Amino acid sequence: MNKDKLPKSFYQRSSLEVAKDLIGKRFFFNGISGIITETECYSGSDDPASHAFKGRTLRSSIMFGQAGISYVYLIYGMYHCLNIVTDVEGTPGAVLLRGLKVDDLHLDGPGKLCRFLNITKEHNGLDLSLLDDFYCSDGQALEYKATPRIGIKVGQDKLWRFVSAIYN
DNA sequence: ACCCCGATCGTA
DNA sequence: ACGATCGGGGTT
Repeated sequence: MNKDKLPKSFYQRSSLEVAKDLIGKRFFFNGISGIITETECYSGSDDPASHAFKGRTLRSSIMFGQAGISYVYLIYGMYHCLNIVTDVEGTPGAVLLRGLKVDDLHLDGPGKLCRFLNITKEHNGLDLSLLDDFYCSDGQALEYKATPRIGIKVGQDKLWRFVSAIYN
């Protein structure tokens, strides 16, 4: 049990704030941990790149739900992406974990991150504010820069990708 | 029942 | 810069 585990209230804010604040935090999964070095935020009807842009669908409804819940989906038929749901219930939002520094290894990319940690769709819908082997904890405040998000064709005007300065 | 394409990655 | 890859979300 870790007393530094980030509480539900941490995630219960706008995805923009949470995405920035997660840089430098420590992420734990299945006995492995690392420093979060890169995130992206996704919101709702104001964000055409978001899965929640068109409203609730079977897949996106999780983004409208409780903060602190994992949202894992498959992309390009072969890679998984891990997000953490943000904002209050009814307001869609999520933060994509794109980079993690595990010891000397830098996992740069959401697919690589999930592949290394063996995170799959089985880990969708889990509560990071409750579990003891799937959560974030306090870390160090890190400098970061904001850039457009990667791999999207819309919403490129928004600088919603956050990359730590020293690890990238 | 099926079509289409993607919040990627690795190699060139 | 670009092609491989294919599961499954969204719609019929």
